[in-house]
Amino acid sequence: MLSYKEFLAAGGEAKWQKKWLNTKIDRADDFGAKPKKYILDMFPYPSGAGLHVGHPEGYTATDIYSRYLRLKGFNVLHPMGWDAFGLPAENYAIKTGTHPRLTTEQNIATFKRQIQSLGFSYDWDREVDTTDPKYYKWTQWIFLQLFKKGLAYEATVPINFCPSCKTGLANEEVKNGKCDRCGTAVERRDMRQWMLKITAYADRLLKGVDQLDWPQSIKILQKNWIGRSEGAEVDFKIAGSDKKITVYTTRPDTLFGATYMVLAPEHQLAQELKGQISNFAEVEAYIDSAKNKSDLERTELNKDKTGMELKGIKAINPVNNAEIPIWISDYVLASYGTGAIMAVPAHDDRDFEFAKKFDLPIIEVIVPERIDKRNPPVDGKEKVERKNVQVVVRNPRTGKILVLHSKKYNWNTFPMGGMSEGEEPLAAAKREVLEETGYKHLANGKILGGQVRAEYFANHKGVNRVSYTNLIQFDLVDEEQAEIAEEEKEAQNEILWLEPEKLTVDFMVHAEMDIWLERIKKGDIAYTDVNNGLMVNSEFLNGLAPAEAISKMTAWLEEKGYGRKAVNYKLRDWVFSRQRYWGEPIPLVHCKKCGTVTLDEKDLPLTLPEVEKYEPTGTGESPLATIDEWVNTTCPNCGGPAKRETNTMPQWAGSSWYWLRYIDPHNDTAIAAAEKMKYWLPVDLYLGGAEHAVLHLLYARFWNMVLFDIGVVPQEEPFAKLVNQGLILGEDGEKMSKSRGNVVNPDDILKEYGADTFRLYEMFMGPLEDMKPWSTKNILGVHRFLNKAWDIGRQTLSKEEKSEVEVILDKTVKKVGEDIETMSYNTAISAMMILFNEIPDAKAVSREQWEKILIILSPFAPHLAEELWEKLGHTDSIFKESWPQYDPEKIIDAEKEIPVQVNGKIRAKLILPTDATEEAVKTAALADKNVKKYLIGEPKKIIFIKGKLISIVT
RNA sequence: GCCCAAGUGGUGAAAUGGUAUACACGACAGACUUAAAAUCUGUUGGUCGCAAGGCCGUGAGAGUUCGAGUCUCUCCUUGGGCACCA
Repeated sequence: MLSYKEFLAAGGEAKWQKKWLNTKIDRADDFGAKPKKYILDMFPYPSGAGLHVGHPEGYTATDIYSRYLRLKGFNVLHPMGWDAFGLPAENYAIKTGTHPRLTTEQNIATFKRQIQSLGFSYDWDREVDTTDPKYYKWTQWIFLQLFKKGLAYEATVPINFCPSCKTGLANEEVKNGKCDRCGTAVERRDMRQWMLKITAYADRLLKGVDQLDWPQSIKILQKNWIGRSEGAEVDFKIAGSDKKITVYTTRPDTLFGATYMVLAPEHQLAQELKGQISNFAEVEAYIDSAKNKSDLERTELNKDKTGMELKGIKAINPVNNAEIPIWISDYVLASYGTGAIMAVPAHDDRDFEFAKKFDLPIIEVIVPERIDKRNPPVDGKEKVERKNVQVVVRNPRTGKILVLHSKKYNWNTFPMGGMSEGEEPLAAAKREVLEETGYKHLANGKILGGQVRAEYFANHKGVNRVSYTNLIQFDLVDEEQAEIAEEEKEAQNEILWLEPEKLTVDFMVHAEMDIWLERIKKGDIAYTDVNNGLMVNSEFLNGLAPAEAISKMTAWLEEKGYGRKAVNYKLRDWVFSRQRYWGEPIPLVHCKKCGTVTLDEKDLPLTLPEVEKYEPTGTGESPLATIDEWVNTTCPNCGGPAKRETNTMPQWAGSSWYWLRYIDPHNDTAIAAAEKMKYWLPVDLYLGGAEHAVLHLLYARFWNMVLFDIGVVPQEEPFAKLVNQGLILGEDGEKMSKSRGNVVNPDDILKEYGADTFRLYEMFMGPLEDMKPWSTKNILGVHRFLNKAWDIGRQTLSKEEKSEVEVILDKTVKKVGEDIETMSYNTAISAMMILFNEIPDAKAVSREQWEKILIILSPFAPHLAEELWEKLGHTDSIFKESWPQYDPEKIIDAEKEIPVQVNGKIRAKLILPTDATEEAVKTAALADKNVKKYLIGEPKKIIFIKGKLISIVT
């Protein structure tokens, strides 16, 4: 028999691949009697670069799982296909004039050859290709259903436009203000678009997430993207007008602190009231400049807020009838909520920044609250309120901060004291510093944030104090000190100058210290915490916690007719049209008489016409618009002249339902037969990269829900379980990229080591979900392992049962099976390596044992296992076998090494029977000479865990 | 700024609260060989010790526990996502 190297060189793997393909051994059996499993890979975009080492990582993982499930007696659907519409083929067409269909065909051929050379057990009879008219007929059909349900609509909206790809983009395709595909900064443009009303499904998409067996991080990503928030709408009247401004807020509790309004530049009120706005020319100029700003300028370069007051008009705060100014600013988004806000600078960071810049009033309506843990208030004692200041004195020359250490009370404080009636906080602070420290010259006085309420028991007075404290900051001008005031001497204060990092919550006695630390670090900031504090300056809300105030205020607004409960989502409707050639044509016509009319379903597919130039026009029209004979058609409704819709669908369309087509890929009367979908759905395992967390996975769920609603699919959620494979990095630990030159081509590895080694290596690298670097050196380890397996397989096996192998073999069968179920392939492989390390040669295993070994190895290294299986004289495939059983009794070792801990440290390891009793282990442990050495006196407590350890505490 | 995940030998990485570093790579030493490759055997966290054995050790610090890589809190670092969403 050949050596492993010779087997590989002779194309032994290809031989089996061909055989598996020809015998259709991996065919999924519709309505099969065995229990079904649907194991799905995210299908690839067949790029010109060919397969990347990242692709086979996921494919190998699902392949092992699928092969295992078949051995376990399941009827497995495991298909593969091509997500082949998309920009690269089209951009290549623009450059070279090659038809994208041609490029796509070639790329698919390459991908298919590469994927098949890895020995994956796909049912190739079910291959799909999104660019095949027989496939996109049904993509177009789904679009028509969306249109008929009112979920597809046309709108001229400001969208993200990529000037390089010359097409509009969905929000999901914009990353940091740049095009996700090409990295060009996107522009905002008003364009006629087809939109899909995914927002109508926001709540269901959100609620459905909880039921899914998906990675927690992906679920959170989807939830955040949908971004549901609860709050209230509030109507503000405009003084001297019948117009009003409706705002959305999540913080109706802070309504008494609303000191101005802000409208988005696109808000129509400015236009409606332009007659009353005295500075309208200026306002209009501001609106124009905001319109021309790209998203990048609006967000990333937002260091400074801009805005313009609408002079001559005022809004009326419904809670207190206060007249407040109305501003316009691009920090308010037209596309969220109502496009207008009430600004509460004391309790919102953005409003605070804006108010500081334009010198608008700030009213605090919530005071943070702290209870002194070291000195908590005592029940039944009198409560005495007082106003305090605490003072941070910084020495700007050393950066140090002044702290008083009281020898009498043994605590550290800032200079502090009560404010007298009518005294300003800054003046009080200066006075306290002088009295307590003698420092005379302070400068740059600043109040850091609002008051903080603290409760504590004042021991020396026998009362509960409730203090309202402001933190004041000063710079020390010079060291000149006056005599310390007589009444302060009693505390025996020592003046310390300390590094700021020394001042911690534990070091200082103040209950407010955590808040002070944040303010010292960040300066004057808004208090935005909704979970702590008491309402003040808010009439009927005073004394409530913010959460209570929210419901009370909302009820009040509803009662008075000034507002109502409201819910908002960050999710926007899906911009569904692209101004490109290589996509599904949208099956609609525009008729002067009938408006927008759908094509008849019998006229689908609407195929892509041939075109001379693939270049987008860049004017909001796709290249299809230039083909008159295609564009000009007749209306299916009235028969009169009509024009075809020239936008195409985004790449996400074809991938939003492809898993349904695998179920019945050649059906030309439905996307798939209903009974077949009922049999196969849902997808039991879906595996792919995390980069699709909010794009494909959200769109796919949306389409599936719509198809569910119209009775086409049997389940609301398509993918029961989702697993993300981690990225494979280059050998240098960086992302693989052509420009870095660290890309590994699977073909090279296959040529040198074979498919089984490649599969095994990728699974042995580490946990499937982790990001991990490629290391060509490490391939040798798994290759040696397979070599060893091969060598044993070449030799003559033992004629008799070998009991010493039996125990470890059964352990391995158990471990490998369990690890496959959790997709912990790295440890499954390691378990098999351990097994082989116990087998010096073929004489150590019987035929029966060797067959077991080959079967558990077969999902990982199918070619090698199949070849060695055949060598045993079998004429049928190893993959028709069953997963081996193991005897749970047998895998328990008779003896175990039991560690002995004395006071938590291991002092001895005893070899004892696994089922030794506590008494026996104790006796043995106490007799050990090293244990004796560390036993001082009688053991106080002994913890015994059978078969695990004994721990002695003295 | 907010949300999520992760920090363990020279490297990829193991470890239901119970013997930290399994398995593999690399390195070192040896066997086979004229030699090299391949293969096989042994050693391989740091440190002290002739040895028995001791001490230290899972990003840092605290806590819970007889016992913490694992649980809790604070912090640091890296990666990913979101980012004026009121």
